[in-house]
Amino acid sequence: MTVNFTVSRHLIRRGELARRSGCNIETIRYYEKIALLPPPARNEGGHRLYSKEDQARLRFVMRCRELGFSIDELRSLLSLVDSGAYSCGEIHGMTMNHLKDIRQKIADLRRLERTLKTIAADCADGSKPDCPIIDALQSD
Amino acid sequence: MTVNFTVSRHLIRRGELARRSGCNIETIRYYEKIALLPPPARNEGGHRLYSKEDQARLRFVMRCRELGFSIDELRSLLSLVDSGAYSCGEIHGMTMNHLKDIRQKIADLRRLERTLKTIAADCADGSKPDCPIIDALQSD
DNA sequence: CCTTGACCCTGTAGCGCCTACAGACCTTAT
DNA sequence: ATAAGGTCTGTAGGCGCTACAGGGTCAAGG
Repeated sequence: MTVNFTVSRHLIRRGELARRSGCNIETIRYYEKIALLPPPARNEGGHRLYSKEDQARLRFVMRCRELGFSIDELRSLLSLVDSGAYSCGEIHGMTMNHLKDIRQKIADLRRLERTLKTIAADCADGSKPDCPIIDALQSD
Repeated sequence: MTVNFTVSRHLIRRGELARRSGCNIETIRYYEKIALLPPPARNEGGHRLYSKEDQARLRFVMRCRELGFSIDELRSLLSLVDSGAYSCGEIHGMTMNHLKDIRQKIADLRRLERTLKTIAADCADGSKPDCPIIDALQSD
């Protein structure tokens, strides 16, 4: 009786990983290429086999991306985690830094919102001869 | 006595346009290529010559980009303006649409901000054994 | 055993929105 | 006349993926 280790050790292939994670199948290969994911095991035929840890790693990567971390920020986070000797403070610092960026983006968008609202309001009241939006956009 | 029409009619070259507008010189050529800007006049030697209208057009394009309009949205705005027969209502509608997108983005970023704040707060109080950010990022 | 169909492999090209380069030509000042 | 700087063109690179093409592998059915 032979035992299928690939099954008994819960190794899955790329398509299955894509399905389970919701990550595009090509993106998984891309993340491996840019070294966000380690090269996984392979079977005899050269097919990638992903372990539970690989799956957790991909989840981590995807989560960080969803949270708006750039690839570079993510790389830093990962290198801290991979070093094993990360301190909670370092991680916290990076997170707070990222939070600062996000708050900046929110502030920028709100300024934008106000500007658009203002020029649109001019337009809506219909009192102007030419379209005030066009005029507003022409001036610097 | 000869009159230099290129000077008397205020035509400027690409470098000067870049300097005055703050737009990258290569970007100006790119905008022409994707037809956001019309092909400008040329002098004998083939150098581009930009008129006052060209300068206003670039200002319009840059302003829209700053305000977060996508190239496609901008193209629609421009085709309305170029048709000559744009109605203020159409422009207003597109602006309001864009405003909606921006508000959506703001909402998304705020959710993100809350999430990050929450997982960072766990970390800051130092009461946890492992880094809670890492843990939080691992779980889906 | 062989075939079929689904999966996976690799390399490469495309997207949007620029930005930067190389190698040639033009313009302007000295 | 020459040098320095601006401009011309086409093309390639960057990000973060995504999507092919042309092949090899795997699992199930006949």
